[in-house]
Formats: sequence, C-alpha cells, structure tokens
Amino acid sequence: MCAQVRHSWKDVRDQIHRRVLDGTYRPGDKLPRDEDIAEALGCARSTVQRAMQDLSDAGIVERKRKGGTHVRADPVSRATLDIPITRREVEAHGAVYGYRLVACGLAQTPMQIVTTLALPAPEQMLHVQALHLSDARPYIYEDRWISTRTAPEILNVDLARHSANEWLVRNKPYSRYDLRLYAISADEGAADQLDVDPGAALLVIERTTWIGDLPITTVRSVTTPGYQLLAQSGA
Amino acid sequence: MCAQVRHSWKDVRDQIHRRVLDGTYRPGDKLPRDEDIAEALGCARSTVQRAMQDLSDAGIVERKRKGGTHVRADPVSRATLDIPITRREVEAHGAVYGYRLVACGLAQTPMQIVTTLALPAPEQMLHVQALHLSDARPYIYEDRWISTRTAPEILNVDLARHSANEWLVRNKPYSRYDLRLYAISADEGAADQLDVDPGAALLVIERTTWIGDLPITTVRSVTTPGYQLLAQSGA
DNA sequence: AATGTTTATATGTAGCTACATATTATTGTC
DNA sequence: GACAATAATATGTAGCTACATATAAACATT
Repeated sequence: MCAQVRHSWKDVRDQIHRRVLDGTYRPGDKLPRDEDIAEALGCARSTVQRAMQDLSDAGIVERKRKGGTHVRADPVSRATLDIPITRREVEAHGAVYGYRLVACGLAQTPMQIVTTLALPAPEQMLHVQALHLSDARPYIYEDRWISTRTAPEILNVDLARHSANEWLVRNKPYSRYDLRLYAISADEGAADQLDVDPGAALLVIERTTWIGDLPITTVRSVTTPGYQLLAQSGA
Repeated sequence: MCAQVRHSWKDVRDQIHRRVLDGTYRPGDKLPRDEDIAEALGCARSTVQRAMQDLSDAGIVERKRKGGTHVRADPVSRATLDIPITRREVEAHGAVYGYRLVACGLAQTPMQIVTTLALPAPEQMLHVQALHLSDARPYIYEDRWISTRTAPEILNVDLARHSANEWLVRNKPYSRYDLRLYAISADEGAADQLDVDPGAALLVIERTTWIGDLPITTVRSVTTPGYQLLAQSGA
C-alpha cells in the first residue's frame, strides 16, 4: 500500500516530526513503540531508533526504557551556539584581525575566579588582558586567567604576538566547558579600552574550561556595542 | 592482548577523544579509518562509526567520505542552550510566577519585523507586549508579533490570563528557529516597565520561529539586570 | 493500604552484512 | 599539459539478530 522504496532515517524522523507539528501527536502524548512504527512505515526498527534518537536530541520527544516515547510536554527552545576563534570571526566579516596585549602577569586569583574555576583555594595563575581588533578598531576585550599548573607551557608563549585564545584552543583541548552570557554597563576601564561611552550596554561572554577536574582557563570577553550572538536550529 | 570485554561506543568515543586531548592526534591530523580503529580496539566498525558521529557532532573531528576523519584544526566552542518556558524558569528558582499583559492589538508590522520574519511585505499581525514576574517583581518584558495567518487561533486566546509564550510553545510547534542575543541600554519605556534605572544594561533574547516557510512569531525578550544565560557541554 | 518482589516490555547497545555515496586518485585521451 | 572518464576507497546508511537494561505494571506479602 505504501511505497516500499527508500526509507532513510531522516525521512522517518521528518515523518514523525511532521505528525508532532500537525497535531497528530500532541504534547504529552505517547507514541507507538518503535517496532510498530517500523512496521507501519515498512522499515527496520533500527531506522526508527535512529530517527527517535535524533528527535530526542532535538528536544522534540522524550524516551524512557519500558516507558516508551512521549512528545515533550514542556518543550524547550534548544539551540546550538558555536563560538569560533575570534580571529576567524573577524576575518569572516571580511575585516582585518588585530590583537593587542594589554597586561600579562602572574597573580593570585581573586575570590570570584576561585569560585568560577571551582578551586579549593586561591592560587597563582597567569592573568592576561588583551584586546581583539577588527579593522584596527576594538572588537572584544578579554580578561583571562590561565592555570599555570594545568597549562605551564603558556609561560613560554609570547602573548604579545599570539593571543592566548588561539594558543589555548589549538593546544589545550578541554573536556568540560561552561558558558555564561550576560549584559554589563561599560565602566570607566572597559569604556576606555573598548573606546565606547561609559555606561554603554555590552554583551559579556564568560567561558571556563577544564580538563578532567583540572581548571585550564576562564575568560570574560566583553564585546563591543552591537555585538550579537546568533544561533539557529531546525531545517 | 587487550581486554575483549564490553566496548560501548561511548568507551570508544572517550578513548579517541582522550587521544585528541593528550596530543596523540593533534589538530589537523588524520585519524585511521574506522575499520582499522575497530580492529585495533577489538570492536565492530558500527561501534566506531557511532563514536565518530558523536565526536563529529561535538565538533571534535571532521569526517568526509573517502577523505577520512581529521581532528578539527579550528575547534569551535560549541554549547547547547536550552531556553525553557519562562514560567518554568521562574518556578525552578523557587519563586512565584506572575504574568501581566501590557498591550495587545492588531497592527501593521514595522520594517524591522518584516526583515526579521523574512516577510515579502508588511502585513497585519498581533502585537503583544507583556511582563513576566518573579515573586511579583518584573523579570522579563516581552514584545511579540504573532502571525494571525499562521496562528489564527491565537485570537481566541485570552492573553490577559495566559501568556502567548506558553500558548504558542504548547500549540504551535515550529520547524525552524532563530536566536539572537545582545545587550541594550534600558530606554525610558523599558526602564519603566522593568522598574530599573534608565541606562541599565539588559540582556535581550530575540527568538523567531517558522513552520516551514511561514512565520509564526518573533519575540524580543528584555531581561532584568543580573539575568544570565547558562550553557555547558562536555562531561 | 502499604510495601516488596517478580515479570513483562520498550528502548538501548553491539555486532554483522550489504550496498550507497561522495571524493580522491588514477588512468586514458586529446 | 589539460581535461575527461574510470577505479579505488572511506564514510554513510539500511537491514538484520541477539542480548542488555531500565522500569512500569502486575502480583504477592505483610
């Protein structure tokens, strides 16, 4: 009755997704078991499994052993954020990337950093402040702490020439990653560094990385006015 | 020679990931073909395939047919953002959720909305402004446009009682989704609505959804000072 | 009725085969 | 040498079987 030709798992996924979209399956509803769907669509269970896995990852459905598959009752808006290396980002806009080291030196971590990195106690770390430029104009100001215990090699890097951002991302892979986004008003210092009016609203991107339980680095990137983070999901 | 016991695809993934982390495979390096890895680890190729797929999704490696698998040279920081329904978010903090409709009415879409929704021309839409409250204090101010062509049922919803946010998310699934994050300074109106000082830095979350090519809604959610968006990835 | 135990069952995983598909690499032709 | 046709090859997909695992539902016990 139904076309037995080609059934990619994406077809199956889209088919089921469509039924969620058009209200055949409503939020909270239980879907048939994989095997039945497979039979109904004329494909193998493994194909349905893959499709369901994807829908589950996307936050469309929830699956539980024995419990079956349900359409998520309280859907979340799930999106994937890709934060590229700043150099790449600037160059992708067709601008010339520039970098300027503002300050660099060993220092005791303040309490806030201790908390962010989940350290047992304050310790000596490399504190780096730098400016990323787009066409010679300030783009992002970064305030970074780097663990010299986890990444001692950073001390041999000439941070006046190469941004810690790039060195770390290329040489210090991480296993865990924390992201925090918020807005601040430019204070005197930031306004001066970024060449914006004091009080301007700036988007801040805070990132912290660990390898295992060991902290690698935490950065507070203050962007310039107008900066936007984009993400999308779906087709 | 090596333990032949249990080899879950996650074990395989972690093993390969570890080799990327410890520098066995460096950025840009080519990894052995799946089959060889499978043989070396004593598992089936399908297991390696699944592991590699996951590493690829996570942005650790890049795969190309015939080209093989390479460690990503320019790793991006990839994180998944979950934006829950505002009510849930407030209640998760242990606060009492409140909602207040500020304005609601049909209007011609301004140019900015036309662009955001990728409309061919301005059209009449439902314009809703509302305030989400946490423990009776302003939490998020939302300014929303809803397509009455795509979601005509919204006209029958009592938006003074139920937030459009919730009705839409429960009744109007979307297939495509755009997210935009940036910071603004509170202007007179926003400051007044949110009960903050004019000029305060506020994080704005802009979301637009479509079903197929048809626009459903676009919201500009202005958060209160101190609001943070969190995301994490990794173990 | 409350509690603990067993059973049934839907999803999760591992392994296999076979074929599809996209490229790279090679070969052949002008 | 330039370019087109061909072969080789690594990943992608679909299908199958078999078993693992979590847990909801049924049953038994107090």
